[in-house]
Amino acid sequence: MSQAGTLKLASFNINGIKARLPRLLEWLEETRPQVACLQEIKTQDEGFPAEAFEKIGYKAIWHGQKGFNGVAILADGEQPVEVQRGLEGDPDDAHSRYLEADVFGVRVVCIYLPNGNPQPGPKFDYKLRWMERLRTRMDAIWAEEVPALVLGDYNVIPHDRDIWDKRAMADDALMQPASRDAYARLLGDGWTDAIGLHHPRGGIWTFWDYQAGAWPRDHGFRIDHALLSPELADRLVESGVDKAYRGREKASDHAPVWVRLRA
DNA sequence: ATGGCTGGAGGATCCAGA
Repeated sequence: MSQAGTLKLASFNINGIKARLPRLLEWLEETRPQVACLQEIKTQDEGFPAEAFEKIGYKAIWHGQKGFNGVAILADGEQPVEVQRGLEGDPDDAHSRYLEADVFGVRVVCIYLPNGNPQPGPKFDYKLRWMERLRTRMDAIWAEEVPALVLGDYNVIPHDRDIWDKRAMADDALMQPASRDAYARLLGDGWTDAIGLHHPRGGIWTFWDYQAGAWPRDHGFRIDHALLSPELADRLVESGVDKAYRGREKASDHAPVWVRLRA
C-alpha cells in the first residue's frame, strides 16, 4: 500500500501485544505504514517481540510495563531515535504511556492517555493532570520548530458527532467537558486533528466495545487521534481508519488510524 | 447494567479497560 513520495504514519491500540501478534503482523504487512505507534502492549520490556517485527522489516523502540499500558514506535527499515520516554511533571507517575522519537525526518510522539474512569475521582484527576503535562510537552516540541505529530489513544471523544449516541457515554470520563476542553486546548494551540479535519460531519469511529454487540451494531466512538504540527498539516494528503480490522478474529477493540503526508 | 467481553497475572479470581 506504499505510495511514492508519501509518508504513512499509523496508530493502533492493540490491547495486548502477545495476544494480538498475528493480527498485528498481518495489519503491518497488508497496509505497510512507514511508522506505527502502538498502545496497550501490556508487556514488560523483556517480553516485547522485537524479532517478529525485524523479520518483516520493522525496527522498534518500546516502553513496557507489567500487565497493562505500554507503548511502542515501529518504523519500516529505519531505527527510530528515541527522544524521550515518559512525561515530566509527576515523579510519582510510573505508567508507561509516552514515547517520543525522531524518524524519517519527523518527530513522532506515541501516547496512551489515561482513561480517567470512574469520574469524578483520583483516576479522572490523573487524566486531567496528564493532559496538562502533555500540553506542556507539546509546547516544548512546538518551540523546537520540528515537524511533529502526536499519535495515539487520547481517550477523549472530542464532540457529540464522534459517538453513535451521546447519551450512552454521557457520564463517562471520555466525554466530560473537562476532558474535551483539555483536548480542545491542544487544537487551540495550533495542532490539527487530521481525521476530524477530513470528516467534519463526524460519524467515524475508532473503538467498539467488546460487549453488548457494539461492533455488529456499529456502536462506536472516536478516541484515537493524530495531531499534526502546522508544517505537517500543510503536508497532509489523506487520513483514515482501518475499520475492517476490528471485524477480524481475535481483534483489538480499537481499529488503526493513519495519516499520509507528502514526503 | 451496578458491566453483557477481553487480556494479563497467576494459579482463584482480580484488576483494568472505555
